Amino acid sequence: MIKLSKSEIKRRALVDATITLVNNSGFHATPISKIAKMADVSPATIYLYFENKQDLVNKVFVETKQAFTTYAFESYSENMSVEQGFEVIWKRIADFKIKQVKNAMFLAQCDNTPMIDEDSRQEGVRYLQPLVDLWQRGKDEQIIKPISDYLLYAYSINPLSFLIVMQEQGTFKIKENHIEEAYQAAWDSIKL
Amino acid sequence: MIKLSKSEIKRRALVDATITLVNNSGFHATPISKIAKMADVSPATIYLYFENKQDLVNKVFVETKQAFTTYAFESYSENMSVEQGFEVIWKRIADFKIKQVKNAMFLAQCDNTPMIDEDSRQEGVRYLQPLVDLWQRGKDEQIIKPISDYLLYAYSINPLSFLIVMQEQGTFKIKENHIEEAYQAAWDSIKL
Amino acid sequence: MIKLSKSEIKRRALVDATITLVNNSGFHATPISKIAKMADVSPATIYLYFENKQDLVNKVFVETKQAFTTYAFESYSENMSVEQGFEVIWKRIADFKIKQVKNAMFLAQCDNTPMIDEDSRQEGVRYLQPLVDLWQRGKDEQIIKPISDYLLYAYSINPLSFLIVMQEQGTFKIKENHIEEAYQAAWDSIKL
Amino acid sequence: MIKLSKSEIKRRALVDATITLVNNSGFHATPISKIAKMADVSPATIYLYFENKQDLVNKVFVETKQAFTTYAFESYSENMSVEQGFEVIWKRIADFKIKQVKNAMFLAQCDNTPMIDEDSRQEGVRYLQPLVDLWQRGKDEQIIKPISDYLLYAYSINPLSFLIVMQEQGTFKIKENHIEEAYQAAWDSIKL
DNA sequence: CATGAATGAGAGTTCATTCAT
DNA sequence: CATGAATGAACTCTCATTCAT
Repeated sequence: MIKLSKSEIKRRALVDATITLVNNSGFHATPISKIAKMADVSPATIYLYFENKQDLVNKVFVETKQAFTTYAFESYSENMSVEQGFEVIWKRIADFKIKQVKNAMFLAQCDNTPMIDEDSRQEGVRYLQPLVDLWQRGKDEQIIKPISDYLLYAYSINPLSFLIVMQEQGTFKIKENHIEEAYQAAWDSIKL
Repeated sequence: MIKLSKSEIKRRALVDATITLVNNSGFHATPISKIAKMADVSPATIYLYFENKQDLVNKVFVETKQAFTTYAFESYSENMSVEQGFEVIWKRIADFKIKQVKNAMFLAQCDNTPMIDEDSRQEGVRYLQPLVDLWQRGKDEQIIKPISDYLLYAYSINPLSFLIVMQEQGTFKIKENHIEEAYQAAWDSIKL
Repeated sequence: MIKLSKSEIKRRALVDATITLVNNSGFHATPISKIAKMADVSPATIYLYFENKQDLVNKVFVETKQAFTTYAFESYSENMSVEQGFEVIWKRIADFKIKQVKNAMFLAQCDNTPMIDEDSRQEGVRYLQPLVDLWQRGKDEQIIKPISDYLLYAYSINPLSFLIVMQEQGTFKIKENHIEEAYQAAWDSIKL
Repeated sequence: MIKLSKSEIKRRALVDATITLVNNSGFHATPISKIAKMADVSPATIYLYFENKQDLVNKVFVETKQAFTTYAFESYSENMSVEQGFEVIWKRIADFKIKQVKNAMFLAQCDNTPMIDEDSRQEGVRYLQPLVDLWQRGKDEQIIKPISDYLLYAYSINPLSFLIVMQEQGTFKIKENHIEEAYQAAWDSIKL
């Protein structure tokens, strides 16, 4: 167990509060004062850790995206077959979104609103490279449809975000069997 | 050609300005005063047409959603086969999203952020009933996978929103062939 | 008697409050909220009349400088002899500084601190042109020393500001005879 | 060469930083944190040397004023004739203002704004006593006009401050001949 | 002596909303 | 119906000062 410095504890509390509150109300409807209160620090303290509100949310986004992709690719190895590799990655992504709903919700909102700076968004995209590489291999081996990565992503990965958002809105409850069904739909949509 | 009353012209200008500005900056970063300026009325006038800012955006959402679904189901008839019906609806939806990007973007943002009241969101969902009915028929006829409508929507319809958002962010350009490829992916993901 | 619009009354109250408070505490030590309170308006109202705090003080400076120079040159005509012209202008300036102490103090502070934008400062300088022209005439006629206008100003005009500041600090009381003595000193310092 | 204690070095760095920064931006626009950074100490350290920000600037003023007057009267002796004595003092003052512009600018700003406490200001004035004594002698000997010391100061000494401020604002460049011309103007304005 | 971290108080500014006209 | 003018409340952010180390 790593011992966190006091500083690091405060920073994490801030990141956590930001995610929670932005999830509930959106970026612009979340005042710095609320974030401070939830993290149990003075508003002024936030400015010791981040340049300003925009910088705060940018950094929270990039760090969360990094944690997400690290998690996603952890069990994956380039030795795996395309199908096996895709399944391993997909299941880890699903796992992350179900177990770390808060983080997943936050990332979804970042992807769909103009609240993150272009630079940070770009950085977030780069972390997905291994998946893009796998797809290329799949196309070469004629296992995956020869279509744009954006289409592959839209159909095989992004739907998970939609399902999580639905679940958080309370209109849909994701159960065990849904995961398998979703995986099938995902794979069916992109396999040749 | 329907002649619009002066009142109706102003109201439409307000709705239009709201969509444009919320698309560009998000709901909370869009001041009433800007909406008023763009619609060429006084801020005070907005309160003659809408109760307050939240009411304005709720109404804009519901009306846009209604226009969207009306468009989506216009060429569809219940006589059609399941596959044909799905294709007709899907293509109209795609058509709407490409031709009325502004409206589509606005709906996407509403779906993915906490900016719309729950009641209005619910109302928006109801308009999709014909599609849900079609899917039920498809399941009965063992043409469509016997899985939750939310999964069917997540995989066959929602990806279009993602692609439009990507296009608006400037990271992806939707071309003619993408539509057909997207339709194939959509259908592959839900067909039995 | 000119009837002022409500708007103009408020604007003048703001200008007045600004001068009073900046005189007492300096620009940066004078919060917008205090200016608003003294002018009996909401802080937000200030932003209907001025772009921001800097714009407010710039405009107050330029307008006050303009009033000052208008007053200074009112009795002067280019027909006058150099000596007579200088005396007329000098006495009007002295008159302004004594009768409109508040405005004079404000101008003095603006001249000696970096609180006014360069552009506005430049504009203020331009209003003094008639005096500069008079000096040129005086140099041509060998009545006034052939030295830089800055020196002429420093010795014949600026000392008045110093005396006013001293008086306001309570260390010196300007009496009738001082004016005449000061005029003599001023004229002695620049006449050939 | 006097060896300065570590303490004294730090104190001087603080005084120096204060002068530089207040010159550039004014007292209230200069944060303690910036002064600390420029002096290469922690903000907290300032409070070991000075009671608070106001005390800091007061002390800097008094010490600078003292240094100024010490310099001014260094070559002067009471044996000198009035005219010679005045010239000696005047030239030293001019010398100080030109060679130690930073200090001179700081003193000028202190004289013209409400940033220094009344007590400290009074103390600053006292240091000028030798000049006042000289003038008294000059009046007795009927060499200098029998007018208030404030007038004498306003016309013979203060204009130098104005010229330095103009130079620092970049609108005027003081050259060698200007000094002699200025001295003439100064003497002409007060001599009988 | 010296400090980095922390903060309460208050700065300038914006904005949804109201109201006299 | 429509408005321009006005504002209270709330926003982001800064800063003089303190205090545990």
